[in-house]
Amino acid sequence: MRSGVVARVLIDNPLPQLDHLFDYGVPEALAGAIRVGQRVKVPFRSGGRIIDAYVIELVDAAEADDSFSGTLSDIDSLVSTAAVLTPEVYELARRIADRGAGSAIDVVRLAVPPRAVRAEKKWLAAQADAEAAESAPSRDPVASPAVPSAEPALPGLSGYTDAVVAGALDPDGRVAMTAVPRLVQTASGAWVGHWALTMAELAARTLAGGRSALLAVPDFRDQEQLLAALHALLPAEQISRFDARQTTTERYSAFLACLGPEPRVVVGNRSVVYAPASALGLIALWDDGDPLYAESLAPYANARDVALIRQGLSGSALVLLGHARSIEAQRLVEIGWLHELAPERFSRPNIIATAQQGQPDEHAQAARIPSLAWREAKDGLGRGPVLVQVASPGYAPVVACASCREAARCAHCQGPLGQNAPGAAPSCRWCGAIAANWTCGTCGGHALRTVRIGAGRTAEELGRAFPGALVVVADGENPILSVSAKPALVIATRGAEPVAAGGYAAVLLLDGERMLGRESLRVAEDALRWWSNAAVLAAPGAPVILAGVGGALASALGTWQQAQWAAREFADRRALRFPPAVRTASVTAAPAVLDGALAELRELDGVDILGPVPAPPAGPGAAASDGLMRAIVRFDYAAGAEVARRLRAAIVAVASSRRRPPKGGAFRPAPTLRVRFDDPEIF
DNA sequence: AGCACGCCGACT
DNA sequence: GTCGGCGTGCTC
Repeated sequence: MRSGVVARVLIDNPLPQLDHLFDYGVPEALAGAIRVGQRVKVPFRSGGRIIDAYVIELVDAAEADDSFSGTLSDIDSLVSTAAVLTPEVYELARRIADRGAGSAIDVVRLAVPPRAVRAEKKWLAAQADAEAAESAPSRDPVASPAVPSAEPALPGLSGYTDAVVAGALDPDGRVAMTAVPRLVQTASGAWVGHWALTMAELAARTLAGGRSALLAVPDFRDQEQLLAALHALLPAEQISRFDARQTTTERYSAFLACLGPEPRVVVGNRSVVYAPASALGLIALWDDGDPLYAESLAPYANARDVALIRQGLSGSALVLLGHARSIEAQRLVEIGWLHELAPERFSRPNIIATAQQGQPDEHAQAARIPSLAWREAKDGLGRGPVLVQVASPGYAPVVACASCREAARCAHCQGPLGQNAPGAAPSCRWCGAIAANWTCGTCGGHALRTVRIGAGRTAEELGRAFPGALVVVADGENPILSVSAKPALVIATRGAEPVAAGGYAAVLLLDGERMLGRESLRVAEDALRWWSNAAVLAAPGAPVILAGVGGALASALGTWQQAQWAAREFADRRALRFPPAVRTASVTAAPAVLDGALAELRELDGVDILGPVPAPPAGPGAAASDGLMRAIVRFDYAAGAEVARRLRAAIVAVASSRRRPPKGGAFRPAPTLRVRFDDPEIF
């Protein structure tokens, strides 16, 4: 029995068997300084080894005795006085880890950026100054002028009826919100999607109520639009941003700013849903169906799911805003978790699907660029910029043998060959090797033909057809955020479309069939999202030509009824027991290990197992994973917690009984049981 | 991970 | 007797 305080800490170590709290004594010297959320150093396993940890709880020593009966070690030292892991964020990390059979520390690493010591010292000094100012005798300690005394009148939202907004959104509200499909100009003159104005107004409304807002966007393009809209409404010091291009210091400074007591607006990519913010009042995601919201690091949580869990923890409002409703959001609407919120009234884009025009000219329908599209591009160029959306970046990303039509393959690694520029020798997409003097492995031919046309080749083709027109290519490698109102042909890969001042004079959506040819459950919803987002960039009334695609998907776009389409798609998925009607976990391991793990799941209600089959290779160019098998576990949402708990137990068992590699063996064996929940590309 | 503990075969 | 091989288990 000891006296004093015991600290429960989370060890900064990814081993699954260490993913629980460890107790340490607090030495006298630290007793006054230690706080929940601080980073500390603790001795771990005899011999003076010291590792990092976070203080999660401080409890009276007398109460702590029941959990651990051995002799407690003392905390070694305090890394800094900044309490960087707030209780709310730790609780969120714990739940996300449990839901995905992962470690809390892996989530904490996403939530708390790497430390930058100078930035931290500066922030701590500023905090100390602010505190000193607060307690200075010149100020009346009772009055707090920053907090409004009366219930504030919350500002409305442009484009939405006040009564509907108030009913759906006020504290604890959860909504699937349809964005207004047009562009607006901010006070500073920048053109942004109306969605960005809506997000900014939601944030301003939240701040007016004295609470913080987290605003998530898929990529930096959207972030620029949102920041432009925010800066027109709010002072810069109330806005924090997180993005992938920041330096360690910038990111850590932005993070520390969120820890302060003042409510603020935090804008960022998928990891912003973990940002600490005092008195969280709103979490909003723009275009929640975008695959960039899926985290690529274990436990692979999607930002939408994190937002849902955090909403429950913090009692904030939750908004999923988009033009095309994600199937996941549709499910949440149908189970009553989200309310629908649509704009008051709006004019939808003027969409013309060429496959639905009943053109007698069959040749025109088969062409990649139908005659109507040529005409509208020509007319549009007389008025302003014309957007051409294509599926693939590069010049000719896939080439084939001209004589036997077999796809051209790399002589070294069998990867697919493509052409980067007109007349260039083809090169391998996987290993980069240049295939000079290429010979077809099937027929011995030497000539190549283009199979897939990229943005570069499209630009060349259109540039020839419209001599003198300015041609701009926007893709992942040439990011262009905006173009002027001057006539130009803007060729963009899906998702990379620049915003045109005042909107495009015409929008051509090419390659729809190619987009739909990809083998994935998600192709249709992705295409509808890409088309919808591009269509909104058109000027009011300007034609949006959808080339070569008809059917339900084209009419969903044409009638701007994406939610109805999502409802039908969700009904189909439910009938087939496909996600998101159910959840999935892919489990990969050596056969014996896999069988053991699956045996624990078979008896559960609402669970079925597909496979096992030989595990697919880990990535392009990777050798076939030797001997590993993969199974897909499908389960009802209600069974999720138990499935995750049992898979987690299997992971811990495998990790702690792992055999060492034979002596002298330099190679390290891959993790022997890999689990991934809700992989978006699994079907 | 990384280290101690411990249970078996071969050695001074 | 006891040295050290590595399989097993634990880390507050």
